[in-house]
Order: sequence, then C-alpha cells, then structure tokens
Amino acid sequence: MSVWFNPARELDALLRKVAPSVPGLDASFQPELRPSDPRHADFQSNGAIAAAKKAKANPRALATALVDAVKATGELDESLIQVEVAGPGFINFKLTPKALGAWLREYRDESKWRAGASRIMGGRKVVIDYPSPNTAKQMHVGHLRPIVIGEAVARLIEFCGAELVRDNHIGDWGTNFGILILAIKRAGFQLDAKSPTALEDLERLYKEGSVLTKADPAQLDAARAELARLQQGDAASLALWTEIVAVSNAACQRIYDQFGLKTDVILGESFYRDKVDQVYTELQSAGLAEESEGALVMWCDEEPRFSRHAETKMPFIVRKKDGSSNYASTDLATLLHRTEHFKADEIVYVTDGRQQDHFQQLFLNGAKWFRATDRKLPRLRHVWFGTILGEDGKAIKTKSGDPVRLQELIDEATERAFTAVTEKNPDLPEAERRAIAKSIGVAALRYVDLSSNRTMDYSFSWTKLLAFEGNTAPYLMYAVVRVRSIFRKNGIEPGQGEAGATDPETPTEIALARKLLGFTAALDQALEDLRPHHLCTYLHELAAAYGAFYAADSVLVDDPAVKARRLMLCARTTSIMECGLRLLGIEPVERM
RNA sequence: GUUCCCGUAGUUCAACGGAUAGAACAUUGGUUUCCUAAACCGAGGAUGUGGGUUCGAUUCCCGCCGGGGACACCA
Repeated sequence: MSVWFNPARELDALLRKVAPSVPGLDASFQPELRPSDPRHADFQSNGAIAAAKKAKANPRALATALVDAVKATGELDESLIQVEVAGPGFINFKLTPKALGAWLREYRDESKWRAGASRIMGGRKVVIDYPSPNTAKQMHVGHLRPIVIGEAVARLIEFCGAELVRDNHIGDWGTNFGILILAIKRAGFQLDAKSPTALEDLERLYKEGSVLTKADPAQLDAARAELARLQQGDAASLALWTEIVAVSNAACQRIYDQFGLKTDVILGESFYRDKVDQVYTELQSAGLAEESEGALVMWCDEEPRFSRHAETKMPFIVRKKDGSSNYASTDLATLLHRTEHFKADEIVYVTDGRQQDHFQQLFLNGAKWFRATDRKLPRLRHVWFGTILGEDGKAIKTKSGDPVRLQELIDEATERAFTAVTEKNPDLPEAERRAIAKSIGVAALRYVDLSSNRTMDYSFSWTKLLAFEGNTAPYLMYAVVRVRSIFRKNGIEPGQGEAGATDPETPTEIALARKLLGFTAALDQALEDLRPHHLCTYLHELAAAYGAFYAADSVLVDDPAVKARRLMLCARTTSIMECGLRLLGIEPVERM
C-alpha cells in the first residue's frame, strides 16, 4: 500500500465504497470524516450515528459492521491505521508511529505536497478579483484586508492546482471621478503627476468635492455631469483622468511591493467602457432589464429581497438615468469578459462585507443573463470580510476623520521589529537587521488580519497590530529560525542527515508528527470556504508542537537513529512552516 | 421600517451538528552551566436571553435584548 497523502480523504472514500455492502446502509452514506480531538484519535467518522437513526438500527452495532466491512477489504493496513468504535457510534482512526514515520519519509518537500493538494483544484481556471481599490485615495488601514486576504486566498488556490489569473479590478470609472474632476476644476488645480504630494492633493480635493456634493444636490448633479462627460469621451476629461489614474496606481504599487503582491492584470472599470452597451442590449432583448424611474434595472422576483414587490425596493441598477454606467454595468461586463476571454471556471471576488447584497444580485442576475444567452456560468464566489472599526465602532473610512495610513502602520511595525531584532542580535550588520525587521513588521501586520475569521469585524488597535508575542507571525517565524539554527550548527541543510531515521517515539515526537500530517486537513479546511485563518490556526499549533518537542527532545544527540529521526522532524517542520507562511504571504527569515 | 452579518474567559479570537468548548494576551506559579528564553511547563477564568428540533446544540429554527452593515442610480 502506498502512503496516503491525505488519510482523511482516503478513509472517507473507503467508507463510502463499503457502505452498500453493510445492511442498513447504501450508496448515499455520508461518513462525515473529520480530524478528531487528538485525545481520542486522528480522524473520526460520525456518519454511522445518523445513518443508524435513519435505518432504525443500533448505532454502535452499525458502526461495528461498517468497521468489519472496511477490514474485510484488506485495504486498511492495521499496522498503520488502528480503528475502533467509541462513544455513541463514532469510528475512530488512529495513525500508528509507523504510519507517521512512513508519511514523513514519503512527503518530504513542497513538490510532494503540491502534487497531493492539486487534486483539490487541479485543471480549473480561476480568476480572482483583488485588491481592487478605488482610485485617487491614499491607502489607509482599511485597505490592509483586501490586499492581505486576497493574496492569501490567491496563493491557496494556486497551491491547490488551479490556473490562476489575478485581476486588479480598480474603481476608476465611477462617480467618485465626477466628484474629483469637479473639485479640481473648481479649485483651478493643476495636477502634476511628478509632484510628491500629487496623491495627497487629489485626496484633499476629493474630500472637498465629497463634502460639497453631499451638502448640495445641485453640486452632486454637476459631479454626475462631469462623470457623464468623461464616459462620453470628452478629451480634456480623459486627459485629466489618465493622469489621476497614473498617480494613483503608482502610489498603490508602492504599497503592493511591500506586501509582495503582484497582480497579473489591471482591468479596472474603465476597461469595460466600450463593453457595457452589449450588456444593455442583451439584457433588454432577453427581457431581463427594464426601465424604471429613467434607469435600466433588473429585478429578481424569485428572491424576495430583490423582488419588484419587496417592501424596500432594491433593484439592480444596470444603467443610470443619465445613461452612464455604474458598478453593476461594469461588473456584468466583467463577468462576461472573464468567462469568454479568460475561460474562467470560477471567479472569486474579494471585497468587504458591505457589498454582499450587490454580489448576490450580480450572481443571480448574471445567472439569468447567461442562461438566456446560452452561456455557461462560472462558479461565482464572494469572499467577503468584515470591517476594521474605528474607536467609535464605525468603519474606518477616508471620508470621515483621518484613519491611519497604511504606510504609517508598516513603518511603525518595521521600526518596532527593528528595535527587537537589534536587542536580540546586536552583532548582525544593520542592513540585515533592517531587512529582517521589514519582514517581521509586515508579517505581523498581515498575520493579525489573517488569523481571525475574515467575516468578523475588528477594531483597530496599534497594540494588536504590532504585537509580536502569542499567536503572531513573529512566533511562527521564530519557530522556523530555531529549526534552521539547528541545521546551521550541524553544517547541513534541512532534508540531509535523515538516513536511518526511525519512526517517532517520544510523546513530543509523536505529537509533532501528527501535527505535521495535519497540514493536509488544514489545507482542505482553508480551501473549503476560502478562509485563511484555518491555516493560521494550524501553523500556530504546529509551531507550539515544535516548541514542546524542542524543549523536551534534544536533536543533536549521539544515537544516530534518534538524531536522524529528529532531524527529519525538524526538516519537515521547517518546510511545512515555510510553505504555510508563504501561502499566507509571509516570507520566513533565517535568523531573528 | 425591510433585510443581512455578528454576540463565546477580564481582553482578542477558535470550534465543518459530536466526546471534558480550544488558544493567545493579561493575571499567577515554575523552568536556562545544553540545538536562538521572541521559548517551554503548570494554575484560575467563558457560550447575551427565553423557547424549540436532536441520541447530542456555541453551531440549526423561532422570539427578545445588544452591536454593526445594506436599502434608486457611490463602489
């Protein structure tokens, strides 16, 4: 028997296979296989309990029959996986030290894990939409989330075998431009793209315009007129727009560089300016869109919230009454382009949770449109995240008050990390300390954002974002540093010195080995609904298991077999930690 | 008002209907002639509220209380 990369999946398949041969079960049997509390087992199957209820059978007896059927296949090597029925009818599977040792020897590096994980999304073409900022604003702390979550989700998808296109769908064609152009004209401002304060100037002007249009409906109409002029191709407006976008993109890129973010294409809303007419035409001829209060809208009568009969009307406005496009128009055009041009099997949108209604409408209406025009709809997923709240419990916004600038946050985190690095490693050259500090500082920031469930809101706090202890990136990075230090001391690289490695033996070795195998389950879980925090939780547990092992079991011992197996455990720990950290967008360091 | 999301130790967060609700910070007791103590080992401390479904509920359903978001041409 070859060594299973993902025992949970294999056991699940095995249980499904034998179920029809067990009296009371059939092919619809759901094993409900999942990682177990390590006090009980490595994996447990709970499906027999529910199935027994359906079949009016004794759950323990059914579970036992299932176990017997599994054993009868001869596909389960009991020297590797022990199985027993427990509690009300759980089937517990426990990996033996022999199985742990075999796995560690077989799945020794990233290429092996990639190959194993590629069964999840291999052969699929995915377009991911992130970080998609609005143009002409400085990035503030609120922009941390789409960058960091989007990047982690993208890397996870790619790791699991999908062919990925990262599309930065910037907001460069909306009413905010009307407001900005209006404000620029009013102020008689001359935009100089080379000026170091160009972006600050734009932001200030936007704020002025924003205040103005809020206070005065006539000014809002003027702003809309500016946008309409731009969308109609007015040369002067276009020239100004081009410069604004250039200034904005350059500023964003400086931030992206520091987060290691590289998108493949930047196809903002403006890219679709000549593609929205097709959308209007198709929707109208299919009878899916209609005029309402001068605008072109879509209703979803099958979904009460978006029905024309709803108490509070929420139409999907596809074209504004002045004829210009909006978010909905460009998103529909974008959907079509990604389907036809990129041949997407799946599209992932990474935005904040306030846009949930919009995406539900987009997905529903997009499905109708594609059905009417006989197109195949890709799988559409909205990966949304909660808001970073200010002290008032409200979202941190550029419009109100002055939220912390993202660059300021990066600089502060880097500075604090530099102090810590200098304290710990005063002998390292300053350039190296600076580089290490930058890695740690940025890693700490992104880890805070990734380590909690993305759908939760959280309050901005300097303390939290700059914490270096506990479940933080520096803790994980430190685990890597300690492993690597062992190899450095020994004059070898991870992966060397493993010949003759025996199976894990001490409690801490076994606990570490089991945790290493848990990588596959963590990937499954993180991929399931694209929630990177599952990977964070796993890496933290792995680092903690390594910490316990490190304290209890010396690696550099005389007994060659013991030394070899501990070096193997160290090598796998550092490789999986580094691989996992990179999936989160964090680049590990050699020393800190 | 309609609707969506959320409510778990002092704090910040986990828990895909499963076994004794798991961590981190903070509090507190301990560990270093030995591979980086940014570490390790231990202690105390929690499911807003009232019902329901279930063998089993933090998880699903209903009511209430509390916080946040969206709701006609912003994205």
